[in-house]
Amino acid sequence: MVFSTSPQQVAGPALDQMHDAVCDWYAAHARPLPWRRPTTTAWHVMVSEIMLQQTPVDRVAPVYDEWIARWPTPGALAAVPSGEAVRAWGRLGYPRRALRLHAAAAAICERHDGEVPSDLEALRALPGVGEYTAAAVAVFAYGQRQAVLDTNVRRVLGRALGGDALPAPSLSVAERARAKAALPVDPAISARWSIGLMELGALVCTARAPVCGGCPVRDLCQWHAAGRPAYDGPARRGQTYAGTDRQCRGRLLAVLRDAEGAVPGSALRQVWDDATQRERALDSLLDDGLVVTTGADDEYALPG
DNA sequence: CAGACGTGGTT
DNA sequence: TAACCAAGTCT
Repeated sequence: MVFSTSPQQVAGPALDQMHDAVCDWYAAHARPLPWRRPTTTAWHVMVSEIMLQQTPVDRVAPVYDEWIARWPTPGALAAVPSGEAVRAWGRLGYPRRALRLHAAAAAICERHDGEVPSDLEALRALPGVGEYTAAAVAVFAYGQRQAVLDTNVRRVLGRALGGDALPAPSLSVAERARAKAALPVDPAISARWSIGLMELGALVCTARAPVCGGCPVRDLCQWHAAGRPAYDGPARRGQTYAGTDRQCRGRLLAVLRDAEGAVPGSALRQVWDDATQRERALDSLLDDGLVVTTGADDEYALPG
């Protein structure tokens, strides 16, 4: 064969034990999250996954409930102005996600007759849907056998299979291969394994203070066996926020979000002193389509 | 590939 | 308190 990249072999018997342990643990410990109800549709899964990108579960839950009640289908969301989506996004952060979700809803209506596609490639082609989210929808909504590599799963597999304290900054081809090789053969069990790994990473195998005492695969974990060595990879990028353009954009958009309709430029000038930075941030919001000018002099609004 | 992109809680 | 962390994507 041409590409004989042999992913580091994961021991068969131990792997089977790991599958059972994770699936059993999930059955006993899964949280009753809003997007895990029996009535959840593929669209609901997609909404939850976009909202959960870089955003904690506790903050997403209430907004998710509001969204699916208001826009239960892609068609319902596509029927309203994108500004409504941005407003309903509230303070979840990264508001471009609201815009992309709105655009994805429109694309689903146009290209897929209003049904969220189950095909990985079709999912990836939707705005705001990257490698992780496409796999998450394929697995959580459609029960497919795919590796779902979010930060939780990367950390759990990195520890259990690789003996590493934390995953590298970026996803490597070796990591993908390892995750794929570790997938249970049966699709239904594989889906259970994927969501179980994610839940395990969220509740037990956490970044800062992992609770190995409550871990179902502790005795099979390479990192634990090695004495939980500290992270030794490249420095993790820190993210400052105070005084940045991001904070400025957040302030400006909050004014628009909290207003009934359009607001005068003077209202925006009030929330940020540095005029140069404020203008730059406003321009970028206009470029992104998060804010529009109304046509009236010095007046702004969320996109109608 | 590095950097931009929100927001708030925890250590 | 500054830094880190939270179900990433896009350019």
